[in-house]
Amino acid sequence: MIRVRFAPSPTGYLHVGGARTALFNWLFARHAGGTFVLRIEDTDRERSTDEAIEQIVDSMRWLGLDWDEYYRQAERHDRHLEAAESLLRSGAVYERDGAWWFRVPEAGATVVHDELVGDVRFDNDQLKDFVIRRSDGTFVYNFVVVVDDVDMAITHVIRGDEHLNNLPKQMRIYQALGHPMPLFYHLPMILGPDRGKLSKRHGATSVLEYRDRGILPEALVNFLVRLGWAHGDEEVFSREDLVRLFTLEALNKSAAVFEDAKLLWLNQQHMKRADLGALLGLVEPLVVARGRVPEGMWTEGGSDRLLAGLALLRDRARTLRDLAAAMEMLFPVPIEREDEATISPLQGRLMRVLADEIERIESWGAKGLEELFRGTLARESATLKDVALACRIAVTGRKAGPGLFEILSAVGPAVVAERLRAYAGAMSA
RNA sequence: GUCCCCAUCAUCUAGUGGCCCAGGAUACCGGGUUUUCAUCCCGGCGACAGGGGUUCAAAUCCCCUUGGGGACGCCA
Repeated sequence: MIRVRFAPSPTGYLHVGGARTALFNWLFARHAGGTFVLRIEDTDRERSTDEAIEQIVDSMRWLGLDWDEYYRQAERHDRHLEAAESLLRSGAVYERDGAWWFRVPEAGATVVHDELVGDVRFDNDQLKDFVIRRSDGTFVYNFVVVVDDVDMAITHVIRGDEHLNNLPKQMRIYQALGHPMPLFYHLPMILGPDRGKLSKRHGATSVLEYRDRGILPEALVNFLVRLGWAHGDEEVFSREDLVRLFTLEALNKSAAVFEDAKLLWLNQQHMKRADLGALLGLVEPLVVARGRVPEGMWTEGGSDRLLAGLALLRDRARTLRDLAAAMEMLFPVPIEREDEATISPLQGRLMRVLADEIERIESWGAKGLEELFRGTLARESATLKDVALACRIAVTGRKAGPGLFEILSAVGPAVVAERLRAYAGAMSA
């Protein structure tokens, strides 16, 4: 039975590097039908906070990484003490200055095995004796991580590269405790665009910031999994695809640079593939949060019309936030105008005539609208080119967007007529 | 400084000795589709860090150099 764990220390938010580690563990567990454990490593009482735990949990939930078991390391103190005492009795550990020290022989070497890297040799003179229990009675990471992994019957430890140097110490503890070791996979780091440590000066590093920017969790998951994992030439994966295809053998062992360009592209791909109804549910709070569209108006909006508008607008957005901004045009409210146009007297007259015709139209729809426009303009000896851009800007506030008749159809006759008249009046030269 | 890890286009990567004068994706540039924009389609640009070996044959194996990253706590 496969058992893996993600063991963050709650000293800050969950960053994208940690999220990828969690993701690989989760995917491996779900692929193999194993168990995924979330273990909060809060033995550093000074730096651990409840807010951080909450943020980590929120981040994991948002990403859709559900866990089967949950532990707080600080609550396992008795068990750690028990294990440490056994080592004290066996002589593997001794006390000095109130702290408990683990004994490491000065000669020879410790060879550890990583499934990705292979055998790695450390000379013992590098290791030296180390503390497992502080003089205040609390235990140190390198010790509790081993005791917990043993107790929780962890079979595969998938964690960040920075822990590879800890493995020889941990291996000696496993041996002193008399337990076989799990398999280890040390993941290469995620770097910033300057190939240095990924940090805030490169942009967002927190998972929740990506949520707030309007990134879909499945897009972030897709992006993160590709940092160190690939499946042939495929790029876009659903969560189900990943669970089905993920294997540890396909893991890469070199560090990857985190650049958002591809994340934005993946976000668009996932928005294009999303269920329209579900996507509508996701943008609703974002539209309301912008302040122009009151909450009640959303439900009266007519969901078919909104779905039609959403279908047109989503291909033109890279984030949920962009999409929410565009969705405003579908409601009878003053819209944000990104582009303006001056309206000639001829255009103004044509727009008013069109507005009148639109209020009288019998069958509303893109097709009917096109006939109406072409018919009306022909009678006025004008062409679509004369008014298309002006009408687009009047109704949508933008000079670029979906097909004119499609988007007008989604906005609805009353609002279209009103915006046409208002804009023709306001912007007349 | 010592120890450890890593090294294919700007970026993510495919590639596990011959199928590779290296394939895909993003970004960028051009073209097509579109009244516009986006999507979509087509094309272009662009890499095996360097040097030695091993081999009939090396991006793939070995060594060195260089470069990048990480660890050296009574932090995790």
